[in-house]
Amino acid sequence: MTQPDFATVVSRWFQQHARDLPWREPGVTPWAILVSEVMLQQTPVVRVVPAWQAWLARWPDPAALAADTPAEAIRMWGRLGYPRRAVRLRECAVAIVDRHGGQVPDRLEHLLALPGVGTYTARAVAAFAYGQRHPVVDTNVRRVVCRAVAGEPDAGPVTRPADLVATEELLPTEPAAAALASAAFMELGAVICTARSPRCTACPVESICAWRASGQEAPAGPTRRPQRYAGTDRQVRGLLLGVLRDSTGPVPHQRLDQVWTDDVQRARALAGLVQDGLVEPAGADSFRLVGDGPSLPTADLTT
DNA sequence: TTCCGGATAT
DNA sequence: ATATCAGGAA
Repeated sequence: MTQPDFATVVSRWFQQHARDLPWREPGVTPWAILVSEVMLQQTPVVRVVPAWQAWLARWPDPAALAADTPAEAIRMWGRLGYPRRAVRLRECAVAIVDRHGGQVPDRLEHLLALPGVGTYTARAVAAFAYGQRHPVVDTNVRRVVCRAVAGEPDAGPVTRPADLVATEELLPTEPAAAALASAAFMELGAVICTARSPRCTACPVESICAWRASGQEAPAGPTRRPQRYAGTDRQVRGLLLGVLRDSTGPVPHQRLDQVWTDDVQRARALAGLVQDGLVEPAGADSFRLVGDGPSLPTADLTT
């Protein structure tokens, strides 16, 4: 609490300029907030909004998702990217039903133990769904705190323990105020203190920003190593999964062979999808999304 | 550390 | 063309 003014100023700005995002509306359940946080992992807000609404219309609580198949979760995920999130989110729903009676847990320790829930997401749910006081540090908050407080040109690619400490010291004592401040920090990084073209003239803390005071206006280079896509296994995985997603039930491997000419890379990509729990063999010559149809009874293997 | 999607803005 | 985007897991 070395700089309570910082959180106060940003929170006040947030209350006047916050984007009207659906998961911020009153009455949104912890489950809906958890779904939003998982979808928002490495995915821009504008792409998440429609997917979030459709997902919750179909599975309004963890039990509903847990009762459906991984295949349907993968289909509903659509083209959000990183489809393993869809499988993990369903596994998360199963764990919530099994361990917590179908209610999203409110303890950090229990949240962290859920599939697909890491340091950021656990703290985000604890703060935004349950109003607890935790530093919630995503890429936006890292950048904001690094710039405005430390005066450094930019943050690193991952959240370090020091980032949590630095952010925690900015939070108000009152839990509700701390949760509000966390949302405000994220919003500031997303809308004003952006990675490439920060809008410092519109920033509510311009006058107390260490980064501005040091005269560093130009953003630094990439904070994350460049991720190529064209020609990588990831592109091939996406193509394969696209065919399976748009089909019903098993797909003959001949159809999958058409998405990529390199046999070795295509086979490696398909094996990866199987390894990751997204795809499974169906009979001798076909593959399908996991759980997309009746599974073969193990007893039949004796015939 | 590396891998894991895919749309969008610059 | 490429950096970015409310990260997580092996």
